[in-house]
Amino acid sequence: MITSFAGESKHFLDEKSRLSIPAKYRRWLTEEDAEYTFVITKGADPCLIAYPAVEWDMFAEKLRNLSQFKKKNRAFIRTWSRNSIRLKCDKQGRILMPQRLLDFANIKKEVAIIGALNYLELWEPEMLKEHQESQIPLDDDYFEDLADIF
Amino acid sequence: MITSFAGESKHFLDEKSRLSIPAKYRRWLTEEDAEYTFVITKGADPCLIAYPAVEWDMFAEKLRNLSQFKKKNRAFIRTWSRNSIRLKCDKQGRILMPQRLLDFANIKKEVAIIGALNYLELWEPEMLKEHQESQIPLDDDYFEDLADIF
DNA sequence: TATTATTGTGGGTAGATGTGGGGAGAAATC
DNA sequence: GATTTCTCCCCACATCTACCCACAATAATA
Repeated sequence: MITSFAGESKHFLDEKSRLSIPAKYRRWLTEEDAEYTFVITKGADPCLIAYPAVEWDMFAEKLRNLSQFKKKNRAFIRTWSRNSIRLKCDKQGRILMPQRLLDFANIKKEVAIIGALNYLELWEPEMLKEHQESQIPLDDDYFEDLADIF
Repeated sequence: MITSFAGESKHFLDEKSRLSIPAKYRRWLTEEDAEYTFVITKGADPCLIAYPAVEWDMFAEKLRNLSQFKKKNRAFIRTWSRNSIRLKCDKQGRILMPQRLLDFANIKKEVAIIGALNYLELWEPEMLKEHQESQIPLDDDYFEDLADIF
């Protein structure tokens, strides 16, 4: 049973590009994920996504069954996988962030960590603000559709 | 349990055409694949594919079931086999790349290594870029089909 | 408020990793 | 058999990673 991530907090990269993962999020990994491991990937929005490795592995396991004889499958796996990196927290609960990913999300020093159910979002605070402002507001139609599910 | 390959990193062939396989990928072989052995083959896309020897053997096992009486099967098996080479990493974790394969993927010096679940893709970076750009984007239909699986 | 425990931050350093190149022995060629 | 080419071991060394310890900041407890 995975407890859902929730909340938002602000953190800073140190001189060595290490990001400290809040203890409350780390704690949720211990049971299933022996080694405090996340898989970090580029988000569909201009942010980074951190999945508990277990979550990511479950999805990867399914993708593995896609036939490699289909071009589209290969393309999808390639795109999805090349942006994902498996990263382990050090003994102090920090993750060494690759520059390539930081650049994608435009993260310099400040990072907003958002718990979003079964993954974490990592935002450069200014980007997050802009993104939220430029967002088309959720309209009634959206919630009508939601109502079909709930 | 095989951990999935993921991520992308840039490497260079040295003067002796040796390619250093990132330690994180090598490590995933140790358990099952005693000797850091990969089978490298020409990809369906213009890149090289490196399978852990174990994975390749499993695939070969499936091919064995194809009927020899069909001309196309024989052709396929022949092509597949002759393009595959079993290669072991040296003590420093490098693989000596045959020129024939390098030429196929147009690799000169720079190599992008992409972890794609149960195999590695080796790309000449410029080829990769072109290939990704010329790719027909994955459309809604594709994801509709995927949704049937997941 | 004082005390203790937990968490976050900084930085030194040993060991792991990546890269280059010499050279012994194997394999191929003459 | 002699010569050349190739393969792969070894060593060297620069760089990177992740450990460790120290201590500040915060939260939890008495």
